Amino acid sequence: MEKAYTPGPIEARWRSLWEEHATYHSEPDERVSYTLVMPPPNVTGVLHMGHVLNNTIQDILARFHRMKGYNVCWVPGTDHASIATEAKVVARLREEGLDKRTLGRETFLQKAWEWTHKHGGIIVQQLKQLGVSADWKRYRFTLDPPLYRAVEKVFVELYRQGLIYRGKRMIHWDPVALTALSDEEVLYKERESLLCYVRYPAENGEYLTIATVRPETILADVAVAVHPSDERYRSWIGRQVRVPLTDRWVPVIADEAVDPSFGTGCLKVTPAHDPKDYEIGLRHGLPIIDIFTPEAHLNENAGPYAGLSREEARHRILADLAAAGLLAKTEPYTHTVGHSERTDAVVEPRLSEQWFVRMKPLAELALQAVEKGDVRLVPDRFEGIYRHWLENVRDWCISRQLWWGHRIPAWYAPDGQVFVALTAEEAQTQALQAGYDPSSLRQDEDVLDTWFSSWLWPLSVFDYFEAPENPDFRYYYPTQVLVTAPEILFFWVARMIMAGYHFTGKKPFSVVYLHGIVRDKLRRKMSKSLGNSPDPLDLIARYGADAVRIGIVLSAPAGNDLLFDEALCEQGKNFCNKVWNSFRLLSLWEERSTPGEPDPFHQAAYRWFTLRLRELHTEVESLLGQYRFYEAMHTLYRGIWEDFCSWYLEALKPGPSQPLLQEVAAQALHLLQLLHPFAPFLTEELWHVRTGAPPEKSLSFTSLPEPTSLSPSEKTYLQAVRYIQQAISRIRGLVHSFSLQGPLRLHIQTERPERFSDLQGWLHHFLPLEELTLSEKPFTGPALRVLVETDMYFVAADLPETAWQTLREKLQKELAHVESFLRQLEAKLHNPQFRTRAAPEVIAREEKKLADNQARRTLLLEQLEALGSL
RNA sequence: GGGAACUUAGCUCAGGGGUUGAGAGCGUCUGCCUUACAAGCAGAAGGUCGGUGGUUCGAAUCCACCAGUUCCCA
Repeated sequence: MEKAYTPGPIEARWRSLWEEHATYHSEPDERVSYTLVMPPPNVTGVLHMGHVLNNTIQDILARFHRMKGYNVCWVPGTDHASIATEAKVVARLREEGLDKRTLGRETFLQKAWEWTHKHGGIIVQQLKQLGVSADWKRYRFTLDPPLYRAVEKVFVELYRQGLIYRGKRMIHWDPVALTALSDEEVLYKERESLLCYVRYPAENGEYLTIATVRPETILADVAVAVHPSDERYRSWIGRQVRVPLTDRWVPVIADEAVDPSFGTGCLKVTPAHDPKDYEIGLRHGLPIIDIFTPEAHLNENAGPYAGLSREEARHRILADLAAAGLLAKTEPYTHTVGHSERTDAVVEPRLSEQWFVRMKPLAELALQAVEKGDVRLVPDRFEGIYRHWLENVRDWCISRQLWWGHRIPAWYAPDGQVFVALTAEEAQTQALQAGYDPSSLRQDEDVLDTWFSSWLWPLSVFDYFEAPENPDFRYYYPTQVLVTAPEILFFWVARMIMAGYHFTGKKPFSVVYLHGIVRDKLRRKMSKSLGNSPDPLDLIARYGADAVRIGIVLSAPAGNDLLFDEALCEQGKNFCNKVWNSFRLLSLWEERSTPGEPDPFHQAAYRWFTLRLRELHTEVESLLGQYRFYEAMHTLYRGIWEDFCSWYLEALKPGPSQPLLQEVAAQALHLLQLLHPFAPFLTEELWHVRTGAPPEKSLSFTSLPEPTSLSPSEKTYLQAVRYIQQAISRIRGLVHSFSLQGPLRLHIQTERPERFSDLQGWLHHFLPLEELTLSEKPFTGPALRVLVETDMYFVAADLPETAWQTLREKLQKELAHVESFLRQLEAKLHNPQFRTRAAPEVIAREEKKLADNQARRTLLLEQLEALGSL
């Protein structure tokens, strides 16, 4: 074995072996299934730290459950990411001087597929670098024919059930991508803006002043509204005012929706460009004047301002208002403005004909699933957020004015009559029956929201819509755990739950584990523009995939956002090297060992580590069961580094030409199993090196038995060894700080000397002792001392007076601390209220503390007395 | 504007829903190339558990308010 662990070649070898043998492919069998569906990354995306976190967690679950005997199936895939991919392709074409519209749909889609084939699959290769044990034979893409058909079938079915409808509504419009967006695709950001107070003239030289942040929409005003109970404006209701910069006179109306405390209490009503105003317009039968083009430039309704952008128009109009004496004042104003999630353009509320999913009936199912506990959110604080969203859910706008995606299976007759069907032929038949000329039908040009395919993911990857009773679906569905980020709880998770219950009557998964967002160590979100996002492949190349996995897990305490620091990869790498070297040590021992009976102390150490290993195993399984990945990794880290390496392997030294304790090898393999979910490459390699198992037999499929919990006496024994180890550490500390020379004379003052018969070996092994005595009496003579629990360890020492003086002061301080603590305990125990009200076991514990500390005080006093005589 | 959290060592965080004397990793400092590992070994220092009140025999832990930070939704 190499002196240092070199992850590069070893990981490469296992990657190709796992691939070659399709190691992680699953087929239904008699075992219980454990299914995960991978949140599909964008097909043309590249791996970022969020993917690393997300997939590492899933891989830990997958590998752990394989060892627990489940038939684990982890389905990977990619998403066509309609708007994101189309935007990239459009930008790419623009560089070539080409325009989407002039190319036409067919050619554009051809270009988009070329792009997808060129860049698609990069992320899949990157995931393999990370060591994810997905079932690559089951890889799916959301535009694969079966998944495409699933989307069409679902659309038609929901339409027939009345859950999908077409309607003219106020939607969020992305003026860059030129498409409608769902509510969830809009991000609100704070912006510094101007609140403009504009005068609307009335007759007699009077005017109403209105505060607005969007003066450019004045041209689309059709009314001014005030609150019906607002005394200031009561007399205005029913009068007319002139829209500034125009000749239009509009009514002053009263509506409850007006907030009298905002601005002047008067609201300009612009039904075409504000959702609230649209509602007011409907209530009052107001006309609608749309002044924007799809690109959010002003159109012919804006008269002289036509052709200007929103921003240009705003400046011009403000200037013109000021010139006309109609601008009372402006003041700085901070408010939130909706931006497109994908293009970052400021979205424009727009009245438009779109397809919607009726959410209320579906939301009801999804709400119940979580309330009843059929689907559990981890951490559970997300349940409140989830409930709030579902209770206030609005209909889902699913049509997008894009070409890359699932084309809406709806056909229109020239008069606008719609026929929804799976195929053009079916639509034509329907049209014929309805008395239309079938040849006049035209298919809807739009595609569906990406999430309209994603919400079917746990169903469609198992071909549920192709064949609902197929064996894969029956075996693998429902899945167990969905691992994802809270930011897509509404986009995706809630909708998958809806789809699962609506179409199959069953939940799509039992647990949703929501992990945080990866930030840098300064708590900033990772982004390309900040340049603070490390390239995972670069990290893997420099530290190894296992180290990166350990690094990301170690930066992720449950639930919260995690601060990623590359130093953690370094820590992971060092840990891998430590493990590697511990196995290397075993090999060296085996080479040099001679046959025979192992040392009795080795036997004692073995008994100890057997218990410690059982305890460690129990802890790790319990933590994984609670989805506490950081704690599980951390526990293993310390268990392996400190207990296994620093205490156990050191206890078994010196190895050369001594009989070797054979059982240590089996214990080391047990540790490999526990570590395997976190560091698959390293552990796979070491497992095969030690066991000689053939390459196609992955450690992943070895059986990890149920850990057995420790009996009280076993726990006591572990604790006793911990005390001995603590004593050893502290004596080493004395040796270090007082520069003690040569072999030590150690005396232990204890009330239970018999307890040490099995433990003395530790002291002899780890300390250079020339003499060890045990007694209930203190050591007489100059000595340094260490107090552990209630045993005093004396280390004989010949030191200058200054050193003793330092020691006296330390002892005095400790004595003062013990005495103050004793006073607290005594006060508590003498308090009749405490004695009557506290639980008996609490009283007993406090009494034990009292006794322990009284003993400590005695020991300290004796020691001080001895020092005083020096 | 509505909602959810968070505040414990220099940094990142455990813990606790009433009772074990303040924990971990990293970082820092000290001494060591001890023949598995310097990607290492052995030690050490470091905190009135955000503030104020309340409930209680007892509060870092429960409650209220305050201050600060973050996130989600409109």
